[in-house]
Amino acid sequence: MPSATIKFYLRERLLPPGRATAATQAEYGEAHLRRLRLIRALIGVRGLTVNASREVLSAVSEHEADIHQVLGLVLGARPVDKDVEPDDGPGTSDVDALVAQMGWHISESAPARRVIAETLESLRSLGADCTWRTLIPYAELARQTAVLDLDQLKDTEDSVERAERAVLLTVLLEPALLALRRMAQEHESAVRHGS
Amino acid sequence: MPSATIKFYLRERLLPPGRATAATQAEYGEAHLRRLRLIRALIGVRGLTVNASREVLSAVSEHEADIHQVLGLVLGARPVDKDVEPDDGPGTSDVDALVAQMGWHISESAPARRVIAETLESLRSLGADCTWRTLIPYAELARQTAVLDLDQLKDTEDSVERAERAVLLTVLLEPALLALRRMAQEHESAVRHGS
DNA sequence: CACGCTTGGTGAGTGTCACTATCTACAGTG
DNA sequence: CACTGTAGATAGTGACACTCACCAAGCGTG
Repeated sequence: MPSATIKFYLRERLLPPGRATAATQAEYGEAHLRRLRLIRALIGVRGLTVNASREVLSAVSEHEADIHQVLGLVLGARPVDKDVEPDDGPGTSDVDALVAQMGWHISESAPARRVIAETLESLRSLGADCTWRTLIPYAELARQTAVLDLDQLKDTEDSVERAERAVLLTVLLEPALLALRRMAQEHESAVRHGS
Repeated sequence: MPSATIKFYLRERLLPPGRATAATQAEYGEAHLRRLRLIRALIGVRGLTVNASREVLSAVSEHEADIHQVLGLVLGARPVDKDVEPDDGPGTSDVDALVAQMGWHISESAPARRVIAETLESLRSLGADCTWRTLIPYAELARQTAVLDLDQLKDTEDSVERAERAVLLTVLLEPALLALRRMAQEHESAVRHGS
């Protein structure tokens, strides 16, 4: 990794400054290396913006103990931060129905709500007869995935490590899950259509 | 949508030109409107680049009949098209093992392979003891999701509509699935850690 | 038929974003 | 006391998705 990039991360406050031993010398430790790798993962593997990454990282640093709180902050981090005011756009009621049907308790301000609503709206405007009921089986699979996710966190003792692992599981695993789905689609499509 | 944007899509060959009735007049039909909404969905809802969207769209247009082929082309479309040569990076063998374990037949050149390998590599470099076995339950859930996906395509007769629907399901549903997972995580986390 | 308004098409510009090249000042080394 | 190398800061780069401005050529109205 070029040093200029590290300087950039320092300037953007993604990476905490090292202990300055002199005017042109600073000391960095193992924590900085781990942080650097985490940053690369958030920005490079997942497509988070610098701002979103900073929020996630500071959430990890400041609320190491409370996983639930860290998760809440992480879950609010969106790769593309459209500065859209929280207007109740179309499709919001569908999301409410879906959430209610699943028996979930989801924060009113969760960005995920808007994503679902937007997707449903897009699908409908394209002529697909897609209601919130269509998503129910998907939501059930998502629930099972989330159970897997949180099970991974159980056997971690250290709070710092646990917070970091929470970030990894929620954020970093996302592209991998989509990749798995695509591979499964390729296989399933091959099975059904011959070839 | 501003007309300049439509002109831009025309120039970028995302939108086919209308039937020119005169030098300064062209006729657009319902198909153009559907195409426009599809473009907005691919670029806006999903984060595809213009180039990736063009490939997806031309795949839909040219191979309307063969869903499997359309799916193959769609599945190859990545939002960020890193111009990485197909070198067998680290972690490739893990992906092979995972694919074999699932009994899948996946093209050697599938970008999804690289995504999985990169994610595993990132997770390991961060200290998570994450092997391909960790992903097996996730892969099983991905398989069930893919079954759902392809079931949605069964009851569509028209080949154009079916190709479009395939695109919608594979590409457009991705952010929604991630959003569902995040909501499920929020719920599950609240249940376990007592909100 | 003249006149203003609109449209298709095109080249150049904008804003954002993740870097990256370069410069200055200075610390440590031989 | 040159020489190497780092910290920190400023400004620039390239990619990307638009967006603006313009021009020639219609179109509709009087």
